[in-house]
Formats: sequence, C-alpha cells, structure tokens
Amino acid sequence: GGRSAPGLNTSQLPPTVYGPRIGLTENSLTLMERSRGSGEQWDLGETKPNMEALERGGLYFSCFDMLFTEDAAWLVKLSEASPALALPMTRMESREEPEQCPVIDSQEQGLSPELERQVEERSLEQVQSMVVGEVLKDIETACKLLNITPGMLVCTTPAATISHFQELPATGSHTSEELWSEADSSCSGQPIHLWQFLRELLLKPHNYGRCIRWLNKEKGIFKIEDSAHVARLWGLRKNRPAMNYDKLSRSIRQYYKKGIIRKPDVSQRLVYQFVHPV
DNA sequence: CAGAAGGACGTTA
DNA sequence: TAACGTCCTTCTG
Repeated sequence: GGRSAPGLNTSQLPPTVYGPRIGLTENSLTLMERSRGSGEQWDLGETKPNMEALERGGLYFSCFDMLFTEDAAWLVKLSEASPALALPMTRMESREEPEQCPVIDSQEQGLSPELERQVEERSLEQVQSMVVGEVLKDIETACKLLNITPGMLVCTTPAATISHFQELPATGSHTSEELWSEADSSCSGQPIHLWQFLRELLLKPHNYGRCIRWLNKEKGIFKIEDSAHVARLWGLRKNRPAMNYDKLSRSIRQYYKKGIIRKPDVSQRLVYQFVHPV
C-alpha cells in the first residue's frame, strides 16, 4: 500500500467544524418566508433565527463555520472589515486548530504581494463556491419544508433568491444566468452528480478557469489544471472534507462504463471528455 | 512520483 | 439501489 494520498481522519475534527450548519439554513428560510409575505411563523423550536446577526452579517455571518475551516486567512481579512465576525474569531482563538487549517499571516511569513494576491483570490473563489453551495442546499431544504417543488420555489421567489446572491462578495461575474444554471442542477431534488459539478465549474471560466477549463468545448474535452483545488471544491460541495483527487478521479472513472465521461482519443494526464457534450 | 485504471467494499440518500 | 467515498494494487510516463 501507501500509494493513496493521505486522507483526513474526520473523527479528529472538532464537532462544530463539519457539523450541521443550522445558521445559514435558518436565515435563508427566514428570508424566504419573509419574501413570501405570509404571516406564518416557522416553528424552529429553540433554534430561532438570530435576526440581529442576520441584519448585521447576513450570509457571511451564518457561514462562518465553513469560512473558519477553509480559509482562516480570508476570515481574518474579512473580520477586520466586519465587526460582525468578531465572534468566530473569538472561537478561533479559544481552541486548538486542526492541523489542516493553518492561519496564514502573509506578513510574518514574508509572502510576496503577488503570492498574497493569489492566496486571496483563491480564497475568495473557494468562499464563493462554498456559499453558493450552501445556499443551494438551503433551497433544497426549503423545498422539502415548504412541501413544494424546487421549480415552484424558483418561480415564486426569484427576487428573494437573487437578492441573496447580490449580498455575496462581488467578483464581477456572479451573474443571474449562472445562478439559474446552478439552481437547475441543484434543485432537481437529487444530490448533484460529479459530472454536473464539473460542468458547473467549466461554465464559469472566470471563476474556475485556473483549476479546470475546456480544451475543446465542442467536443467536451476539458482539463483539470489544479487537481487538488477541484477535489477540494467537490469535497466542499458534498461535505466530504477528506476528498482528494485520487477519490474524485475514481468517481470519474466510474463514468467510463456509464458512458458519461471518457478519456479523449489521445489520452493526456488530467484530461477527460464528456461523451455527450452540450 | 503523480496520475491512470479498476477491484473490492463501505456509506449515504 | 445508485452514486459515490474509501482504500487498495498494479501499471505508466
């Protein structure tokens, strides 16, 4: 043995890190409920939405568990500009850090401005993906709780949904078109498939072009430029913190016999081809 | 050494 | 049960 990439033993993680992220769900549900304009109140028992936190921090605040685990450096920068994030910072300082979540201090470690910029860009990219993933999961949850189909939700509350996304960090490319494309795949009532996820990334070259891109879009040939990054994004979407490229690629290979993805005629490392390109 | 291929078995919705 | 997720061996460039 010994060929596999080192995995992460999730049993060693603090329970709050990858546990249920109720905050975002509560807030999203509350906003959606408000947007419907009904007088009904959610019966959330002891876990009532923290409206004050919602007003102050909105989605950022309620996502802090994810931010905390993934990009502490980004969180540090964000918290400096947003006092609403003081609580997560307190938590961060008050307990031991998992080994895989280092707090990067670019000044102390003498990172170049360029490297620092890259780290920041990548962090924003990942955070954006995380937040979008979480919100879309909330939509699925909301569909179940409201006992309506995802299509009904999208049709009845587009303004509320869009307004959510407008609160996200602006990157200049988070367009409503992309939102709908994600909603399509995420609101199908089924968990997202890996091939769908890869397509999502490929549809957003501005955001993910550095980690996955088309080599020949017409033929459906794409290349994974940063295997670790793509695996990490997939792990975030599926809430599998131990995901790596070894496992992701195994799932891709399962598509061979299903006729969904194959290797191109001229096989290259990290290059795959959709059997049925869009 | 990273990646490719695929077997075997466990997990989850 | 499908679709992975995990771990593994063997092979390749």
